[in-house]
Amino acid sequence: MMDHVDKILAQWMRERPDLDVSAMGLLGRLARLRAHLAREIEKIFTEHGLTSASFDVLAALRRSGPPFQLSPGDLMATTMVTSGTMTNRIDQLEKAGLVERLDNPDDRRGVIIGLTEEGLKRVEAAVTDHVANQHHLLECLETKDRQALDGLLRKLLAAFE
Amino acid sequence: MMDHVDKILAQWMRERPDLDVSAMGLLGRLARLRAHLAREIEKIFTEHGLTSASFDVLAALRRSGPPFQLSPGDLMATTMVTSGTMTNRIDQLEKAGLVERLDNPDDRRGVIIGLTEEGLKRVEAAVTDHVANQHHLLECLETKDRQALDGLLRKLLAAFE
DNA sequence: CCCATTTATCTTGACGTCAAGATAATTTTA
DNA sequence: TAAAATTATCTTGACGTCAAGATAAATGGG
Repeated sequence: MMDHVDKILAQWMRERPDLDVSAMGLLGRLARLRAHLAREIEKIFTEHGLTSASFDVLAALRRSGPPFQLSPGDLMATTMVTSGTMTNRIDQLEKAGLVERLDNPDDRRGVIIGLTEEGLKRVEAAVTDHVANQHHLLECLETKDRQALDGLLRKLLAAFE
Repeated sequence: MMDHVDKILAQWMRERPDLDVSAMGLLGRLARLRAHLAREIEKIFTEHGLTSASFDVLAALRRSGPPFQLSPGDLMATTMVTSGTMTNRIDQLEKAGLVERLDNPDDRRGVIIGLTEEGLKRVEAAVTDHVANQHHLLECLETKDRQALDGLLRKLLAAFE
């Protein structure tokens, strides 16, 4: 069965037969798949008045456990974004009343970001729906395939982190 | 071996043992991997004065074959972006002298985007380096693993397009 | 043949991200 | 302990993207 990426590869093979496009096929499918998945995942967050970006921050705080507090630096590390992006995300979440900036007693350069009561409620509801949606998105793969795919992704990811 | 995603899952299992996080693991690895790969890929384009966005457009034109012309609508379909985004990309590429807007003789609503001579030279050089880089990025996977991964991605992608 | 609908592209305004640099506090070095 | 280097966060300005709507041309039903 020929998919969209196969058509792209066929074009390249016709136009540039000197290129070995096998890697392009894999990486192209990974990129397209990610785009589709990201859009589907975003829908659930929208239902909770969140975005993937804001959920990432709230989720990192929630899963860190009580008292649901982390520094901006900690949050940057887990979310793979720059400091400017994290400042902006925190600003938005603070405006929305979902997190608060607290003084860091140990280091006056830094602050501590904490979930508010409303932020906690919001992320609890969102993560429950999000996890259910994630299973839905993968249900076209049998258990064995899912495990194999996860294993291969892990292997490849290990080369980068 | 425990990777970054495993640590996230372990946190969720501790905090929310009611959630089945197996799908989150796979999707999290996919997302992080994509982010790492996108950054590495971008580096090569930067060397050629391009971005992933501009390369996508030039590459679509190049692989369509002579005379290297497509409509904005065709380009939107292959690149998965909205019309506003495509207009902007074409504007930038036109300013850079890499593509040109030509009248569409069959439909006066539309235009035809064509590679300029400089655009063709640029994309030829970029794609050669890009393909080599793609192989480099996957070289930590043996052939068999690469094929297996590609097959699983294809299967999952089929559910979305 | 004409009007309503659809199609192709562009415009606008808002948002999220990043890179680079600024600021202020901590840590290290001499 | 004072100066230098490092660290944590925020600021700024530019860019790419999107959703929604505008414009203009093609198409189809009456």
